[in-house]
Amino acid sequence: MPRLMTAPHPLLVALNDAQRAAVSAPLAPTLVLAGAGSGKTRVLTHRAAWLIEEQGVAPQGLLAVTFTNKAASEMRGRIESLLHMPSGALWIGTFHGIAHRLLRRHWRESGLPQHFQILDDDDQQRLVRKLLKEQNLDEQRWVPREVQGFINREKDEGRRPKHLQDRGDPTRRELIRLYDLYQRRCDQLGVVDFAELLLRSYEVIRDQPQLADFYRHRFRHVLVDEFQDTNSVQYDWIKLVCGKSGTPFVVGDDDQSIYRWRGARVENMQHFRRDFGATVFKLEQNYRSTGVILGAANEVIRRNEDRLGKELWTEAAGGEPIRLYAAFNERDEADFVIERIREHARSGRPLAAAAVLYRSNAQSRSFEEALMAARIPYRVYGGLRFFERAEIKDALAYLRLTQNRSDDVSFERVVNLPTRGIGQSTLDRLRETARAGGTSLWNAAQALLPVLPARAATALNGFIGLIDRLASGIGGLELHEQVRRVIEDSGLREHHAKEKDTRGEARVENLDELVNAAEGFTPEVEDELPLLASFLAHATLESGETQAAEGRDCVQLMTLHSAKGLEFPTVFMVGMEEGLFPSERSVFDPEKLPEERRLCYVGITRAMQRLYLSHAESRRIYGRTEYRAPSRFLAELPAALVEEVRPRLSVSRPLYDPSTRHGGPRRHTAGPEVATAVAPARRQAAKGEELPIRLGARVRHPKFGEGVVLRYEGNGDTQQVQVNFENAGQKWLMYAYAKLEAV
DNA sequence: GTGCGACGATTTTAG
DNA sequence: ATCGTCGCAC
Repeated sequence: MPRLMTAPHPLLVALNDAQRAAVSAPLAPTLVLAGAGSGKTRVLTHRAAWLIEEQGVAPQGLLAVTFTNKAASEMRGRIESLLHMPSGALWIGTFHGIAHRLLRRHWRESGLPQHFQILDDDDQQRLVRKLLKEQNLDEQRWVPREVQGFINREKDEGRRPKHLQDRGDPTRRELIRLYDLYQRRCDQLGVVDFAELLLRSYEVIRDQPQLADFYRHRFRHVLVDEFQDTNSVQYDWIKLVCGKSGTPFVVGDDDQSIYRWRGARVENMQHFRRDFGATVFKLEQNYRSTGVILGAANEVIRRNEDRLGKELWTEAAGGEPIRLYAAFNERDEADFVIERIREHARSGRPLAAAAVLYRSNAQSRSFEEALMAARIPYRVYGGLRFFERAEIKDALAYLRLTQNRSDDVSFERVVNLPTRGIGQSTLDRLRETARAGGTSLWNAAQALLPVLPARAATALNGFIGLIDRLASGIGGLELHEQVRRVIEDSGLREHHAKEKDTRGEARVENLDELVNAAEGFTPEVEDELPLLASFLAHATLESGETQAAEGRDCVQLMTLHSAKGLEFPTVFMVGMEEGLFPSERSVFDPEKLPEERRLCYVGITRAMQRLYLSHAESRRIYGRTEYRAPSRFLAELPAALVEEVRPRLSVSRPLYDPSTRHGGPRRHTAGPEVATAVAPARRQAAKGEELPIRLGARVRHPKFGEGVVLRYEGNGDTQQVQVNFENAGQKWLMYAYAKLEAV
């Protein structure tokens, strides 16, 4: 039925012009450049609903891809409430979840065993370690973590060992050999790591024309969230699934690309526009922050080059000034934050409306201590998540073995846990026998039983009997009963219960929680796996919350990275110092700086009403006291929007002057129209830790000439100073011997 | 197998 | 400072 021009479709009513244009864009490749807080998810979900309701697209013709499980379930919920119906037929999921689903369906074509297992990061590293040991490679020279990184990076770029050349580099040659060895081993074990899920599902569609046809026909409408975070394989995967006739609709923000180190290719946004001839829509109206906060964010991000270009604006002009605090040390910084949080709470706001954001996890400590002392409840994000905990993975390994005796990864994990007298030499013989016979450890164990020394044979037989008994004992039970029995009968629960320290108690609680998780588990619709198998895959693919959600209202502590996508009325960005933020490794690397700046932009745009920034003049790091200059990002804020908080007397000196830092001209010359936040005054360090010569001061050295003091490290006789000399470059000097003279 | 001291590293992290 | 790993003694 035709609609009147004046009566917009109900789905479009609550949208602004830009959002409406994007949602109702023609059925063609579309790129939505969505700024922070501009209603990105809204556009994505409304587009999905629009396609179904207005364009008559069948729900099963739609594929919506996200990066996190959280985003996927949020999207599902919102689409369902827009459509007023369950969205079971829609494929909504993470890249990995969808890749997993494809591989389960097409395991034959992918060359996988039907019951392939997924390796998480930790499993993968164990496997790499084992391989290195077998190859008699020194772990100092061949760091497992780095070998793992190499393998994953190549996979993220879609490269198999056969695509790689050593270019005459022996290290590289060895890495390629290890990658090849690793992959052969995975194939032999029937296991798939996270990167492999993506790469293999890409390859199977690419190499099987009938699959490519099928999915291209099925998924005409692919929606992608956080497009700036896609890696090469994910991008190729999208290209493949959409084909020439598909109409992908992707949403992203190049200014919030902060995962290059994880394989993300922000260039994919430009490539998408080019490869698909996509129409571009920009969402620039922000509904989250005050004008002041957006002004600061815009001004900071403006200094990055090669942006797609957009500028956030809001109808909510003005707002509280951004408060900047120069703390004496990290304790003073924490005290400052505590005081402001008290203020925040006194005005009746929930604690959860305040977040402390830092660059690295280690920085949480001083705030945790201060919050603890002040008896303010808090929650720290990050760290191990539920299904990643060792005791949970042990229990899952037992469960896996009951399903599949040939699961060598699980076998190795629990064969001697709790300890049952199966030692290194027995295991070595098992591995050797398995390798020689091209069979699993389980089969090797059976074969070796008669020839092993009596003690080892008894122990091993005990393990074999245990697994068999578990397997036959749990058949027919409900999932959570199966889990309970395995935890109980394997001896895991008792093992942790008799541990001395309190950590044992926590482990027992976690094991009990696993039973609860199993009880509450419902498999995905259209998931054809048996329930237990489905639960095991779920555990790896969706590793759960960091901690059981804290019921109490509490202050949020997290890294800037994990704050992406969130918003808080009050935000503290702490540790704004050169070497911390931007990080040590980015400070002098022009390649890495833009990403740090984007991270700063992400941080600023988390704040809705109030933003506090702080840095410390001295800070204990790795047991040493360090003096670092205020972050360059502070100097990039418009002075008019910043108010310096100065609780005590101060001594005048410029906050930060980039022109003196690198000895060269500033890359971004601040024109007269751009005011820069130069603090009018600053405190000197207090007695006892007085700095010999101020940071940023000019000094002369008898040999190196003139330069600028960058920072100090240590105290007393061993105090060192880093100086950027005009002619000699940067040097670390022992202050006591350096004969520096203030100019 | 467990406990202890030495040693080394220490950005960010979803699935 | 602190945490995890490793080798060695019991």
